[in-house]
Amino acid sequence: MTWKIPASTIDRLSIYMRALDKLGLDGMETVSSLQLAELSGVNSAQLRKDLAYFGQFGTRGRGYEIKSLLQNLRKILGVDKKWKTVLIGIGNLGSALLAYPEFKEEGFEVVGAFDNSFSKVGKKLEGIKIQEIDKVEAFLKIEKIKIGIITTPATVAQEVADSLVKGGVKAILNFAPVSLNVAKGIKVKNVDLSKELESLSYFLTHKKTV
Amino acid sequence: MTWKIPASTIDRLSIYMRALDKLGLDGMETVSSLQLAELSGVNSAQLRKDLAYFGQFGTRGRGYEIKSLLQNLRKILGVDKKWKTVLIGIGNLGSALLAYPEFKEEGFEVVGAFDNSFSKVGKKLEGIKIQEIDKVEAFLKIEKIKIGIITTPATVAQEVADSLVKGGVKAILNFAPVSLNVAKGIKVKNVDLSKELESLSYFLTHKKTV
DNA sequence: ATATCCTTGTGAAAAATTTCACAAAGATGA
DNA sequence: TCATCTTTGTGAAATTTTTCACAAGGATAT
Repeated sequence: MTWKIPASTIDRLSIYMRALDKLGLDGMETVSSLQLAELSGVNSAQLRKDLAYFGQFGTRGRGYEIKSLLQNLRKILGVDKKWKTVLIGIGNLGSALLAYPEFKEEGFEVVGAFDNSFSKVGKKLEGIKIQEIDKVEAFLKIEKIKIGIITTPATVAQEVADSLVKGGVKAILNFAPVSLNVAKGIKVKNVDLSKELESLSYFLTHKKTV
Repeated sequence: MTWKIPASTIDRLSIYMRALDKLGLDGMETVSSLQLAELSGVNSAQLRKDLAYFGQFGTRGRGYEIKSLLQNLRKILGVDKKWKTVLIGIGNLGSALLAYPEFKEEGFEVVGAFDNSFSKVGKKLEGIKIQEIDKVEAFLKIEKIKIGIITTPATVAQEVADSLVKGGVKAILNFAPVSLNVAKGIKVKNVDLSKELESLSYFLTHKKTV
């Protein structure tokens, strides 16, 4: 279990969790790799291979026990514990993420909110007081926070990232449409909403009109 | 130019555009594949190969003319023209996307907003009146809209997707954490915000403590 | 002109990822 | 207990994607 695991595998583990959640709610107890793969939109061999990176979770002739596989996946992804996060940039998107229930459900809690606008600092949102951005570094150190979420304009995203890293953050979820430069050992995940629409636009533009 | 182009290439084209935008603002006129790749966080051979799928855009010994490469990329991605979209599910995230300036800047305009809550229907947001969800199909047909954005809870996302497809939508940006089932020829892009945090959690959990 | 320098565009090699296909493990029923 | 059926886990093959490495094109300076 010491070799390199593809990022795409990790991405798919989350997708399997969503499908398992649903199956659990439907009252099912076990599921085969074929069913689960179908629900997740992947090849069943791939599903089995993805799981095989981490151990053996199934029973031949029967499939996977849904509850236990879910627990295992949660543990693998590290979402069996709580993560405290901070959110920088309380615009429309930032405010929406503060209120995004799925984060809390998955164990991610935003405990600090920061913005550089006078009109916002001091106000409360979702029970969290918005603080000045130059307070973030100290806050991160005191709270020992490892995850930061950036929802600022692109122009300031790099300096915000620098502050987060100085404060001890090891992983950044970046919604600003820039690629951030960070020290080795810091993980950045970019979510570029326009990019997603652009790829749809590409698809629509180049699709042969059947 | 009729072979299959990797989805990852398309994704990177958007990233190159962001970098080129910035370089343009900085007043630069040309850029080498090495510089642009560095800014975009990719290998320069990969950048050249990505572009090579679509033609020859550079000048040997000099590099790429920024403005013209940008225009070319916009054309390739189909964002040289305007796209009308609808947005279904006007919760926190949906409202934020309605107000997301980058969409409009990139040529994507939300022209219809839909929700199934009595308290929201009829209200105006960002100059757009929120309509009942059962009006969406007719609206799509009249306006000839090809792109739909789903920001509903997961439980209703599939039936919303079905309505969109019935209304003639060919591409869906789905923020609900479910994998949607759609007819062949319809493109779905999933954005699962929790998934992104989960992959960061995985990274933090399995990183060897240096 | 000519020589030198820079940088693209691209075959070929390498690496990574996905899919195939089946032996092995266990379930189920007679 | 034995035969049959189901489904996992996994080597091997196939495919896809990335990276290397360099010939060729064009700029620039003398």
